[in-house]
Amino acid sequence: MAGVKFSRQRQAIIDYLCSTKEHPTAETVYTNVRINYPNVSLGTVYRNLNLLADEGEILRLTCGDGSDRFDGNPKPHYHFLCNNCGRVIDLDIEPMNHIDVLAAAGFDGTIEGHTVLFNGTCPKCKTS
Amino acid sequence: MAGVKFSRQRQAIIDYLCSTKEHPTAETVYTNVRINYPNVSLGTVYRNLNLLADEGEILRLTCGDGSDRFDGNPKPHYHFLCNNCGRVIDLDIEPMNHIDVLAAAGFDGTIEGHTVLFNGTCPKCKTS
DNA sequence: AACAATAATGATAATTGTTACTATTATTAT
DNA sequence: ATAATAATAGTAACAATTATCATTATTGTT
Repeated sequence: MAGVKFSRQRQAIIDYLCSTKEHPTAETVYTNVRINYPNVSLGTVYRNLNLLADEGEILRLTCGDGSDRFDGNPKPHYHFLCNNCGRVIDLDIEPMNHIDVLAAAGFDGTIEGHTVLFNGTCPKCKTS
Repeated sequence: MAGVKFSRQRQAIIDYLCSTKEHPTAETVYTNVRINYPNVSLGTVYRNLNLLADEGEILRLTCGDGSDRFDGNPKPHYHFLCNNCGRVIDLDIEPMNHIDVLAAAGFDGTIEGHTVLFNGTCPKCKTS
């Protein structure tokens, strides 16, 4: 990583993101990093989340519910958004490369990839 | 539509959305409606876009590129976002209902639907 | 270990996209 | 025409995010 120096704050952000499956927003990352670094700034959180997402170390999820969410697992995978509680959950399914082929049919551009967001009712909301 | 009255401004917004394939942002809708209604307000545009999207008369697209976009065609269909120019293009492919079945495997919640956004290089950016 | 180069920070201001408020105007049913 | 009420324009407020900048931390070099 040319021109990038280590920082305790960035490491704390990575550590927190890797410790949770909750797909937190920048605000939630901030709240949690502040437990160990009480005077970290929200700007630092945003700056590092952007840096890490640009580097491909984390994933940014735009679910259309106000703020972006982040995922410490950078490997492409699929997500589910609960229509009821807004929770975002990882889905354990294989990459659906074949849909890129479907999309490419009759399209003059080049398909490089896709993002999919499934929605419905999550397990917790189903049983309560 | 209970409790909803006609308005020239709302009709102009619908007319503009149905006249374009460009998936405009609220700001772009505003700019274009102002050609015929020079003192329409941006708040009116937002209010009506939200109303129409809630009623299912138009589609709201959240592509993660700053502002939401809108589509005068409310029938569910798929979109492509150009990594280079940011243009959003309709894809003419069939609904991929089968991916909901894939997603449901091993998931304890209920899958009700999905949104997919393909990305890559659009035809115009490819040839220039 | 001190030093120099420069990346990162905290604090805060600024920006952007969007929503809320309110007095006035437009639509619609009677 | 009238009355009821939805919609408007204009503006203020808001939330999420980015920019600015003086200070601090990291890192490679002597």
